Amino acid sequence: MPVLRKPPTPRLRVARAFRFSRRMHVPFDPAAGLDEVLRSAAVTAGLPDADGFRPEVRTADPRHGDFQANGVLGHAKARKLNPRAVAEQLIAALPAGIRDSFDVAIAGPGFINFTLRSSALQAWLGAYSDAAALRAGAAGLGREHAGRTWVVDYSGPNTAKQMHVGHLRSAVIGEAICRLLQFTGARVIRDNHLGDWGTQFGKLIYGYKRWADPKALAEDAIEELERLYRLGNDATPEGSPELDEARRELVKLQQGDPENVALWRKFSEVSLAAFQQIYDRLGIRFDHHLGESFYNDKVERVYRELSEAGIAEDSAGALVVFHDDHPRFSRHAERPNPFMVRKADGASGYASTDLATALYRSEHFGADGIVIVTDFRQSDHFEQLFLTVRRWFAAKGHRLPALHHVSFGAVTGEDGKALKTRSGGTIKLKALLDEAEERALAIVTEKNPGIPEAERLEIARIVGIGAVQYADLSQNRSSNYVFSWDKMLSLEGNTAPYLLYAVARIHSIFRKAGVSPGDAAALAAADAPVEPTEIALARKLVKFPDAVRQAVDGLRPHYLGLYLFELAGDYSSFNNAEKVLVDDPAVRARRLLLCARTLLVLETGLGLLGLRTLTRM
RNA sequence: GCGGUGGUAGCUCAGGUGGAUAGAGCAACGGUUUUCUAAACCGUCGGUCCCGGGUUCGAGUCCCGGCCACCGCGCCA
Repeated sequence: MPVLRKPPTPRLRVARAFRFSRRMHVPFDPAAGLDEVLRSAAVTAGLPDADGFRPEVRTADPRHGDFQANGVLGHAKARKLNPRAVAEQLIAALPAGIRDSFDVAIAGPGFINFTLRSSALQAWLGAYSDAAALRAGAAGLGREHAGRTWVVDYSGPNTAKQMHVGHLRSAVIGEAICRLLQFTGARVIRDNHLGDWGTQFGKLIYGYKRWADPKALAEDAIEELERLYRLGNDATPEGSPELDEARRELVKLQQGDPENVALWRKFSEVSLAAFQQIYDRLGIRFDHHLGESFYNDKVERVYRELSEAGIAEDSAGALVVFHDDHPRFSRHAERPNPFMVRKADGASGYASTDLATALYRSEHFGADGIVIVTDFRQSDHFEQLFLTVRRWFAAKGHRLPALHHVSFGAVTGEDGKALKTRSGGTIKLKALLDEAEERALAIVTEKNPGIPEAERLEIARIVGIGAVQYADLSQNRSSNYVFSWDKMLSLEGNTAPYLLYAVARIHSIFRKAGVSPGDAAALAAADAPVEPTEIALARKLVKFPDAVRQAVDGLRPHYLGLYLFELAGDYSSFNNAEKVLVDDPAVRARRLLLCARTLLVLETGLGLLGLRTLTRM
């Protein structure tokens, strides 16, 4: 950050800029009161069945206005009234104050359009002037998050293995969801549900005890553990005495044999250290790493309670749950697909630890909501899990949190098939992030060779990692996504570099002006937006709450990404059409204010998606 | 077989509880810089919203039937 020279500023003007916010509360979402106002107007106007009138206020296409009420059409048609006439009556009954904020018009067959007046835009810009104000405004946005506890379960790699490209989406989407929930006022607990227990440890211990190489372990522990697992796996074919030996190692581990437990602990520790290196690059820090092993001693209670409640039953020696009121999970289904709580050999599995995990999160964390971020192939499993949890918790009087499976599609190569290295191997996440930074560095160096190398490296880190994160977050998580270096690192289109570039350009203006973007005094002389691109930009800025609400309600970060892309586009148009640092102090302050708020919203929004931003690129 | 997800411009994708003339980006073509980062901006071209019915003032969106792709479906996680 360059040292900013602060010019002398006339103090008298400070109060003027915030005259709107001082006088009245400016709602964070400008549409907040419209629904209520329209429903009262329906009563005042004596509309037939006014109590049943639903205004259906929503964000409008900017060509029509900022918000529109669609409800008049349906209400009028159902009662054989003329929609336009009804709209006229409604508008006439609106309180006078509404026109201080909005221009109101009837359009088309009976839509009521509300367009924010320039003064109302200015009031919002005055009221939401820093990150704290945005955060305060956002608390309670969306449905029922404020003050509630949400456990978010994401990433969840298997220990003793490297993270690969398949682990990317859960980590990136999960972190964005955490930040969005927090921003809207929730208390978020980040829980990394590690795959740290299971039959693979028998084979790994078998391999470790025979072939472990201390030097390789010191250099790259995970790499070595993967090698030892492969050796162990190859040495223990089905039916061999070696496999029996590996199984004995597993039993010893499960029975608490000190040597094997110590080994297993070591595997977990080195794995976690390696994972954290990835998480650091992605800006992720978990509150807990409660993996499958943690629930080892908690599954007995699950068996007991489910059996007592008559929910689980014996089937071919296994303990299973059917949901007969559900066509697919009923015992009467053509191909019955029970939820396997305990296997016939008595071992616990995925289902039982997940059930124990749900109970722990409810009892220990007091979770009001649980979000589990895994790929779409596990949808059936989680549907069964949630069905089972609901019946179980109801029967036993456990407190039931809201349960969400946040699923996502596969990452594919440009050929539409699973992403692989050129030789057909799995792409390691570390290698992928390295390549992102290398590619970003090459681009920065080409575009801006004048920047010192240390700074170029930092820029490459932010742009490269951000590109990978944003490529994922900019798209609806439900669909598969095509991994393309060229697209994600392009400066054109809905990409991280495009957004980060807009941020960098705004910083550049403030550097040139010798003013800090947070310098309220410097922006005090600003009056309301005038030029078309100024107004368009301001109108987009006040839609930030709408974007956050959409993203958090749907647990779909791409709504926020899309908004930020459009905001950056409106900013670029403004930036291209109007010069900011003009001589006229009023115009200059007006445009600097727009720059400052665009910067604030872009930086806040990108931060919510888990991206870091920069001041120069 | 049952189920999930998807099918929207040449390509990659948005489209809220049904709402106005279905939108972006890329690609293609043309234009904009003595001016705060041209890594930008502006414009043009581009549509059987997979197909067929239905519901209604109004359907890309809801319902029914079908087609295609990927995926899941008892002891892996």
